Amino acid sequence: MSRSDQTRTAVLGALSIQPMSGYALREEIVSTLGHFWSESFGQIYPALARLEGEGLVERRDAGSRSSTFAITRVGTEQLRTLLAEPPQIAKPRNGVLLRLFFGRQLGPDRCRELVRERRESALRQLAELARARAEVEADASLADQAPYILLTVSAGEHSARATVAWADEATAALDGLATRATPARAGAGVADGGAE
Amino acid sequence: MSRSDQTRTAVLGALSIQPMSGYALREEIVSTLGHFWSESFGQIYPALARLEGEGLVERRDAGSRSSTFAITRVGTEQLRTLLAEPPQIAKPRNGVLLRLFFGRQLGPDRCRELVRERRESALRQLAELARARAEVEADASLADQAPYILLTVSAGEHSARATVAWADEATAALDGLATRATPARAGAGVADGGAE
DNA sequence: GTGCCCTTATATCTACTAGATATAAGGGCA
DNA sequence: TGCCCTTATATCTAGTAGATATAAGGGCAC
Repeated sequence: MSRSDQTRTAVLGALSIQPMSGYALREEIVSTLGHFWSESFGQIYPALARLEGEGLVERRDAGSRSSTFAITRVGTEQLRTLLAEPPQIAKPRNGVLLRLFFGRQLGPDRCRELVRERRESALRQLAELARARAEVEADASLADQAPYILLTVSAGEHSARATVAWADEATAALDGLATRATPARAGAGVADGGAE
Repeated sequence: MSRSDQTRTAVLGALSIQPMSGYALREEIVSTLGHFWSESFGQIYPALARLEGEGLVERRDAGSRSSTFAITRVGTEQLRTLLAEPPQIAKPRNGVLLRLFFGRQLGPDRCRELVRERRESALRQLAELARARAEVEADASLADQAPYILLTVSAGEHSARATVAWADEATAALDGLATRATPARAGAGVADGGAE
């Protein structure tokens, strides 16, 4: 799959859920696909224009300030074709790990903080995914889409839990590097982490 | 941290390991940082030129066809500053999950295949990380850098294991959706997955 | 009633990045 | 000797994030 097809796939996919405006499309991608996908307005509007020009989406209800875009039947077929192509694997650029790799220059305290922040972020993500899971499971209108959606939620949950587990292990490793922390202090830190 | 500082951080960081040519720098980033970072030549060469202009790296041994770049003392200080800035979190764009989200359009067979491929890829990554871990642990010259490097290896391992666990769960979920697969066939599929 | 502020809405611009492309030199091997 | 692969430099094009610009609608305090 060429990189240009990624945004097309996401936009057509989101519009296959329901017709919506460009702005609402962005909102939908953030709220529904946001744990594994993102698109900026910089992509969405030009993509909509191109897709409209190609007859894959059509503009309805063009009001004084807002248009609703709907996927066409040709668009639905094209979506299926795009989905069938092999996914393009994104290149990793993990800024936390970049800093940890050069951790000796940075120092153990800042490293510990980075790990803690990453852990907290993963816990927040877990809470969001739990909410998403509950919504999907409660929404009867999703019907036979729900199992597929839950696969993506589950991927996020596994990933977030792995991050928490790693963060705990990393914290312990960094503590082992620290110069002469008192055992009571180290214990208090772990307890705080667990409560969050 | 502005997005422009990311490549600078990675390039300065890699050069802090040892002086090297632009091409070797790319190779080093791929081989040493590759499980959590990537940089293209499109970034590396212009970044080196800018960093040289700013006195953060200097060109040595400019031969007929290759220069060696070394980080300067000012460059090392700047690296420390850059590392201390909060990391920029990359936006997710996971093509496999995008396809699984719209899995009803794609069909369970193709979904199963995507999950299997993702699992295999994770197992390959685990093998590479095991190699990396063994090298780091065997390399006495890394000294007090090794624990930090191992944090990044561990992060990759946790992530890859989570992916495998998720893939197994997803496969089972997709099997539960399949139309009347014979139990023996489903069992054979699982055994194949385990063997890899 | 008015003005401010926030949200919804459209659209594009600039900066960052991937990956293709172009060129060239060095070395190995048939 | 020529071909092919690797090392090496460098930039170009296409894709994307996020900032920027503009505008309309609605709520709310004064």
